[in-house]
Amino acid sequence: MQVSLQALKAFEAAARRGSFKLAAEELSLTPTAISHHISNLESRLNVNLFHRQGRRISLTGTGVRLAQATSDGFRKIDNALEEVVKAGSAVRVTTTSSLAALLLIPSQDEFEQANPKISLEISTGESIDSQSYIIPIRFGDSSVVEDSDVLKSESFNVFGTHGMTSPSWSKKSITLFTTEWKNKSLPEPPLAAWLEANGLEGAKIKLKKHDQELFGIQQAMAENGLVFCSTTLTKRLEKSKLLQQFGTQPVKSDLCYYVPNRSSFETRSAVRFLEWIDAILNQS
Amino acid sequence: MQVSLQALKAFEAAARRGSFKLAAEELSLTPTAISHHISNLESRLNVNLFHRQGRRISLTGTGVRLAQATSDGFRKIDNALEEVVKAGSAVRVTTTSSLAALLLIPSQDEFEQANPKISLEISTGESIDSQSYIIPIRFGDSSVVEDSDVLKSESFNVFGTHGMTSPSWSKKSITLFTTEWKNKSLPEPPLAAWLEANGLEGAKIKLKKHDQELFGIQQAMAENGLVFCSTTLTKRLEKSKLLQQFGTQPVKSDLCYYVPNRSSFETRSAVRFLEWIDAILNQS
DNA sequence: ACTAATAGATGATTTTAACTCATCTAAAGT
DNA sequence: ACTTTAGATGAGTTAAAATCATCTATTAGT
Repeated sequence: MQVSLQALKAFEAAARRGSFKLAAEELSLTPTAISHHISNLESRLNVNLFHRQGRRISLTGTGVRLAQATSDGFRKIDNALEEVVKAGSAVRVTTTSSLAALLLIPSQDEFEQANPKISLEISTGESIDSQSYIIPIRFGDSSVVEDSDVLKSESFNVFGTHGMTSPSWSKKSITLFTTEWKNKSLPEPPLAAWLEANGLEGAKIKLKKHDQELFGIQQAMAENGLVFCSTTLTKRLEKSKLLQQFGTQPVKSDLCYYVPNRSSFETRSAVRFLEWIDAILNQS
Repeated sequence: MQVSLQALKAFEAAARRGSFKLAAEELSLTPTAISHHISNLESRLNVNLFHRQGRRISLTGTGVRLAQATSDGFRKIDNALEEVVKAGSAVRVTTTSSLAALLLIPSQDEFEQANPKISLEISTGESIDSQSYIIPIRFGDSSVVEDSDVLKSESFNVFGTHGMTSPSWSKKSITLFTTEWKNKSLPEPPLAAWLEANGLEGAKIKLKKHDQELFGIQQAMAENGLVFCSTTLTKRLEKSKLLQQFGTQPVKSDLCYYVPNRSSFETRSAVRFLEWIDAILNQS
């Protein structure tokens, strides 16, 4: 190689800052190092890059041209590096409010403890800019999702606050929170199938619907009520004895959590995260 | 600094060539060095840049993005460097046919001997592309040229081939080659002043005009004739005993050789060349 | 005008990072 | 199965890069 890249980097900084001293500070070096680099560069290229007016320096015409190109070139490289560093040091996940609030956010700290080099960023709602390195965990119809993309197929059951007495389905009318998706193309929660599986076809049930499972779960907890929802969302709340179920059979649904194009997320941190969330969702 | 530029350079080559071995050849390194660089890069950035399929490698998504940016960035820098190297290793000069043929080209070898790192390129006529690093040596009117740009003010005299007998101005009609510039805005050769200075106002002279001094000089040499021309162009020919003058007084003209914007040519090689040509033109 | 302070240049020395060598592994061709 | 090839790994070597000490020229302050 003709000239060293570090010398060019030193030159670029000195040209941009107009001073060896400032360049040295920027690069965490001594001014001497900058001086050596630049005189080395000048003698190798056989051109003067700076005019020396005693303790003041200014770029020569050639220096200006070279500075222009090196600045552009290094900037391009630095920007790309920054992106890569981001991709390597953080996982960005976007998902439904329900999964975020009830599972992802409560587990966030645990993930970061286990993976100190990776920071986990969770967002919900419309992802601002669908950058390639944001992992979307979507909630959708199993039948239209690639098998390999599925994280967890959803089962549904009825839950109530911990410690409440088992509901008497046959005696009186019971209020049950459930969900009606805003997106009508999604399969509905399998309430009919659940009633059948638990021999409760005749129960008097008053349904109260929200458009997100999270709201039903929260309201059930607030009002000591009952909620028909996915077992994934309640797992943590059950464990921490905030919710319980009453010996009823869960039923499978056609709904699932999935990551579109899962295999395209191949950074180390993304792979670690996907393995981790997979384990969390599918632990017994 | 987060990552080393040499590692990035190694990565860029490996990504572009698709092989550590080929990258190593390109950079005159061993494949081991490339391997070290890339694994260093990967662990610093905490991402995988290549998929390893045994002895075959292929870029990851992140690798592709980084390779794109580093390639662009380094290419930009390399191109600029190449320009600078050119500017440092060669001087390009463009000038009149006469000065080129009678002085510059004959002295070219001498310059390159004295400055082994610099190659001298001489061209005449319309410069193809007026790139900033081509030095034009122009022939023009002293009165409209910046003093600091002037290389040599021209004096004129009459010359003939070496060994010919001194012309007898008074006795018979004498043929004299002289020049009529194509560019009418240039001052004419100071023939009248010369005749007066040498007390030859009455001489019978038949003028033959060319539009370049070179042609008159060459024809005078070919035909054992006389030429009225600038002393700069004949200096070499006098020295090598091809031309001589006959004790007449040279006269100053308003013509000069000059380099427009002389101080803007500041590369070492340009400065060396200008010092050298200045010395040649103004040596006693 | 005369210090004092500042920016950079220069040369010798030290430190660090880059490179190679020797060895090993896995895949692909024969 | 054997050979060849590409790359990985770890230890050792080398060369480049950084620093330190010293020096010079310029600018700022009194």
